[in-house]
Amino acid sequence: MTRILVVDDEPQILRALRINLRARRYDVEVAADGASALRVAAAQQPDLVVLDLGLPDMDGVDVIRGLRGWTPVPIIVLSGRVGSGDKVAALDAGADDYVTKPFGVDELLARIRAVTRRVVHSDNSPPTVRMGQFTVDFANHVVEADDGNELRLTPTEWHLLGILARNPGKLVSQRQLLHDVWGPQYERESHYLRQYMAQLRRKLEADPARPQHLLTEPGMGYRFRP
Amino acid sequence: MTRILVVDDEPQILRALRINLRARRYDVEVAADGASALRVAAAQQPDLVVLDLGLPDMDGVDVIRGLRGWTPVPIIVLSGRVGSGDKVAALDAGADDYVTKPFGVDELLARIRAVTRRVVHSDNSPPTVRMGQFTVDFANHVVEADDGNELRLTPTEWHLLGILARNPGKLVSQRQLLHDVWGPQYERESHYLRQYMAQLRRKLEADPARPQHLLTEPGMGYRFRP
DNA sequence: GGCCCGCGTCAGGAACGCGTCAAGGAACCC
DNA sequence: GGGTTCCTTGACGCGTTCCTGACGCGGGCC
Repeated sequence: MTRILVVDDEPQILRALRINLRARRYDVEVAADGASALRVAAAQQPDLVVLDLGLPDMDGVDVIRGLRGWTPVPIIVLSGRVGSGDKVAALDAGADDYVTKPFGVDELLARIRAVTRRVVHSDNSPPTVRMGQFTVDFANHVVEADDGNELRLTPTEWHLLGILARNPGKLVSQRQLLHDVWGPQYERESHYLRQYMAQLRRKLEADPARPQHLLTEPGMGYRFRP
Repeated sequence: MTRILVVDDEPQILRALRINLRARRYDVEVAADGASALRVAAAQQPDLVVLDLGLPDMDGVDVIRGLRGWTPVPIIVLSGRVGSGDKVAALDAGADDYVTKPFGVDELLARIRAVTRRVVHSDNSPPTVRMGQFTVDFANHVVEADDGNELRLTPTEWHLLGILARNPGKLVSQRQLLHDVWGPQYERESHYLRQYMAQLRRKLEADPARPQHLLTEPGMGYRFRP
């Protein structure tokens, strides 16, 4: 199902779009200001963003730039401003389309179809996981920071992180981790786990001493929280 | 250079667009009716079509369908009709954007940039790949430097580079490379890989010791970065 | 309060993988 | 048959990764 993030500070527009989009079988997330738009986009990984330029806290163009810093997600801009300068600025910042208010819902839906049609055909969505400022792509074995830098993991680190990430939110026992990564005869070498979990935290956690994603369950195992 | 086909039956609009687009370093082809538009598109293979819906010989939506029958080329529609039904029909027929007359040239140029930007990003597996100062053409098995000189690759080098280039950005395991190039019984002869990757880097990388495109992932495999 | 266990951290040495140079041998062209 | 190109194979230095041991800390238990 296509997930759409709608960003608008006017409750009635938000409500109208949500109802209309849900009726068309879209999965709808909403945000009422720029900061939460960026936060929800990072957490929910929408397939499309419908963005009102007139937000209370940020300039809409800055929201576009904030998104474009790390994601190619299609962006359709809604705006009451009809000036050509606004359109050019938004489109050149990375927006895919620009619709001026008042707009017809039919037209917006058609533009949503036009944009998603092109992206779906071209983009093969890899199974990717967000961890703080990092995007971990297990299919391509790439860890990319939001600033564009790449982070390198060793084969053992990939193996360990992969098992945890494939069980998001679930507790994975030490025995199972040791068995899967090192082999059956290493099931009591919990030292290995401590060693490599520390390495992963150093590389991926903002504060390795207070991990937000790679959690320890004392006496039991480890847990990955997305 | 980006080639744009402009389709319009009004000579002054055609003229204005041609001048403006040429000034922006676009390669411009023109057509004054639907039939010639389809003919020129087939002959010239434009990277973008700007299409006026009000043509003398055909309905504009049929021109869109005629193009979409065989090419995914981006289409930006110009139209004097502001009705929502026309927009929806054109977009659902396969148009990427819809601009109502009168329009600002700046806005149209920004929309052209927005559409071409996305298509270039999404272009999948071209038969030719850029690597530093070289252009690698896999269809014809030719490597040409920017200064016009040609570079020769051996069959094994073509085979190896081809597999990597068909998976841009993706990590390809040593096993898979060895299996595909040398055969199943060579999956552990990683020495071959080191040997041939070094040869490819000597030929294609500006600084073979610091490769920019043919990257090693220690313990895992190799990766081609365009 | 003292003890023990589990966890996190640091530091060293061993082992492995990678890049490079070099040379022998096979296939092909003239 | 001579020469060239290409593939295969060997040996070596170096950096990284992995393994291993030691230590400090905190919580639970007696």
